[in-house]
Amino acid sequence: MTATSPAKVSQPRLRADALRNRERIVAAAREMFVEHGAEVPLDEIARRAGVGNATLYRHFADRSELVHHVALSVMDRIADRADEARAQESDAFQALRRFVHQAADERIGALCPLISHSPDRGHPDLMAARDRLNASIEAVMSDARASGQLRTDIAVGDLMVAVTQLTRPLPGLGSSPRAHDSGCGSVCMDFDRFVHRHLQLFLDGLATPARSELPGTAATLEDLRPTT
Amino acid sequence: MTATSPAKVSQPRLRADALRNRERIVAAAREMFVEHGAEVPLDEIARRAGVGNATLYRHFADRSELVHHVALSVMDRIADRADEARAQESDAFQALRRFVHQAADERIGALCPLISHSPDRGHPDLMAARDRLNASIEAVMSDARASGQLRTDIAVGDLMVAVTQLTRPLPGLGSSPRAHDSGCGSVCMDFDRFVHRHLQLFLDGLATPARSELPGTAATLEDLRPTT
Amino acid sequence: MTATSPAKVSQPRLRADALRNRERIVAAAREMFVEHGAEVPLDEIARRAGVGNATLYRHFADRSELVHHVALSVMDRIADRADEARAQESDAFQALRRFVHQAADERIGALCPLISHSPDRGHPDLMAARDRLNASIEAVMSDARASGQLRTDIAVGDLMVAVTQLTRPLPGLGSSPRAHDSGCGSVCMDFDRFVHRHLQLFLDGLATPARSELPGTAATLEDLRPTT
Amino acid sequence: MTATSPAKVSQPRLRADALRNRERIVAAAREMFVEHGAEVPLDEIARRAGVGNATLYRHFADRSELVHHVALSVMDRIADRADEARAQESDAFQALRRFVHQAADERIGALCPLISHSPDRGHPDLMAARDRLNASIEAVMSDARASGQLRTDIAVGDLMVAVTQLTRPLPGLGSSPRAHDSGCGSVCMDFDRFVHRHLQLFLDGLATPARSELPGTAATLEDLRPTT
DNA sequence: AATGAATGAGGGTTCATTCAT
DNA sequence: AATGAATGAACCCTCATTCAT
Repeated sequence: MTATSPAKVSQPRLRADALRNRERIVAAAREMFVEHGAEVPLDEIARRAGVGNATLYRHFADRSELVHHVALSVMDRIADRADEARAQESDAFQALRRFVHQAADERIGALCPLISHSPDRGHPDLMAARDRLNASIEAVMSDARASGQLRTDIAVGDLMVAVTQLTRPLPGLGSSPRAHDSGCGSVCMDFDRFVHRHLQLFLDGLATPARSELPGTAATLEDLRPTT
Repeated sequence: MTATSPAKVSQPRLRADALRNRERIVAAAREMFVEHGAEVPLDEIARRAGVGNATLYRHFADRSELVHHVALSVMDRIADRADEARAQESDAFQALRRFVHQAADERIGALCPLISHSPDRGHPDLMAARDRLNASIEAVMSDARASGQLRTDIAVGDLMVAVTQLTRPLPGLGSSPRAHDSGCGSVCMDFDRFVHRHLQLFLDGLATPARSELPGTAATLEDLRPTT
Repeated sequence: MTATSPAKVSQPRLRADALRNRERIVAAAREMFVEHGAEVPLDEIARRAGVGNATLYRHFADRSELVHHVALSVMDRIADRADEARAQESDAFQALRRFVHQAADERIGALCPLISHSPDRGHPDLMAARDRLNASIEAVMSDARASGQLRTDIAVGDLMVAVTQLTRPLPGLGSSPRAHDSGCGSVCMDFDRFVHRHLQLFLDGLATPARSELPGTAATLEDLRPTT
Repeated sequence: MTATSPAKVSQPRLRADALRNRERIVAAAREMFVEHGAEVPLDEIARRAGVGNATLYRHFADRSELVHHVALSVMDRIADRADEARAQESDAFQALRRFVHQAADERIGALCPLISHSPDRGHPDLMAARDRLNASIEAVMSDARASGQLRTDIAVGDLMVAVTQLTRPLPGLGSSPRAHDSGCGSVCMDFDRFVHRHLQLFLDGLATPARSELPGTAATLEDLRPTT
């Protein structure tokens, strides 16, 4: 079900431990980006991954390359969720609902700064991942549209951007690097509950019959590139 | 209509030119925060305002104090929009729609990092501005609820957080932090049209009859403080 | 008894309030130098004097000029103490003891950084004040030497430098700028008592018969200029 | 004889070059503190040590940490001098004289601003170094007292503070903070000769029989802490 | 391959000094 | 004459990135 292998195939062989390091770095980076924002010092990421900082640089030449790979990883996992939802839910709109809430739990919101920051938009790997993601989500939406439950004036880009925005971490929440304490606990939890409320409301707005006319035009993920 | 005067009165007299500088700094900061995020170098803000960096520090002792005042300014302007919408629209839900779109145009999304970053939450000025904002929005929502067009399971906090998130600038759009050009050009426009689409969809989800049950509980602006 | 007038005569007439400001500034500066060291911000001195910062600059073109005048003031007061001690004590060595302890109470220790920092050593005013001070102290020492109680291998420069050093404020004591509180109280008191102990011991070392041979040669205040 | 090793052992292993850098930084800092006071720009210290500024910060997180280590180093060297003097001089008071003059040559005077500025007074390392220093000096003084040559109304604290004060560098001598030359040339030499004269006089005051009664009470090094 | 260490460029903030009212 | 305001240079410290072991 996971489609991570094709991308990796192009890499030169890695020693087993090197590969493990690489994955620990990406995982650590994803967590740090979600918890502390896209500006976390790379040294902190290396520390969290349990490797020296130079090891991080051996794998990823600079910050944007790391971001690039985290973005790949997140997109892949989200596409997986879309595929799962479509396979496992009988009701088409319910599959859409499930996917959206799960995408939030995959911290899709953290993707936003990643994608935006990346100078490599247009990189083949990213485009491939984006296309796979686009296809997986389009399938879910298509089913829902076909079942007559999803309004027809929106496209994948609309959904992804809105969901990404609604699930972005509020900066300053999450424990700040300096505050070793404390109490973000309940706030974060509350924030998550908040997020799912908002997603639910947004999903309600997607259902038929459409209750308003939308300005602008429906956008696919391709449209999200700068040059459009 | 604007309630800005009382706050200003309490300040010790400022010379005319100093006051003009102060306001130019706040205006420049709001623009820079919106375009480049809450991390923009203060020196850039000073340059944009046309003053030396130390002048900025004379007016605002540190970054958080500047953020604090920008937040006050934005909250006040948004409350003004709410009051206007309520006064000028005959249909209650239409007033809500108008307010939400205008809040987006006031760049309410830029508030998010500002509010979150501020170490002064709980500061009397901020609480006062928040309370005024809360009251103004609550009036709009209350009307809509009374007219039977707004679902009853959401509160001011739900609306504000969702709208804030949906209108947050995508980091890296607009000019990149390093590129001083600022010509965000067509992407921004596109992004703005995107935003209004999403707001429209979200508003559709707020209308009656409710199409789903919401997780969590309705939240007011007060609930958005850490200690709750 | 005070010999301050001659120096001031050369100044152009000052309005009464301007003169009062000038003196308040010098007094504030002396206190701040003693309490917080020679590096205190000039704005703080102006504040303590109850004037605007620019007023300070109208009177003293830059930091070193202020230091210059504080030094004059301190030297004058200390010379006054020497004259008094000589006039009022019958025993010559006792006059020396009295003078040394009173010089400490006049915060002669604060002079050290002042004199050293001043780029104007060699300025006529300073040389005049120094010469007067030298003469007043030499008179006290001369008496003590004549009475056979003071060893003959030391000169004014030895006494002044040693006393200055022994009474210098310990940096970091006194209330630090940030610590608005607090408890330097007893420490400072203790430090003062310390100082008088050390002065006493040093004075004991000055008495006849000499208990050791001194390295180097006796120095007058003139010898303390850089070029010697 | 030196007791520096135990402290070093507790550090995590350092690479040979890193250790060399660390020591060069401490040495450069000691020299700069002595010559230009405790306020010298850290960047200058780094330059003098021949390393980049960030290297200094890698080893010492901030100014006070550097000060802390310089203080440790100086205290240790001075304790060494005390031990040596006691071991090598047959006459007890002569050992005291020798120690005092050598402490001056170790620039003990530079310690004063260091110790005072340190926010870490009470830090275990500093207390340990202080205790060792205290014990070494007490041994010297004890011998002298036992031989009947040292007055009995003074303690270690008296000696250390007085000697520190008498040997403090005159700020502005040596090169001025701005002048990078450093050629303190003849003035310093003169100043050094001065210092040894004063120390000699002070030592004469310490000898028996006591020539005066001292105000205050004898103080140990422990008494020099703020809370006493 | 992996790592600790080194580095320079940049941002935040303070302060001596000058300017405009 | 007196003042509040403005300014730029300097300093402390951080962090992305490169180097040497």
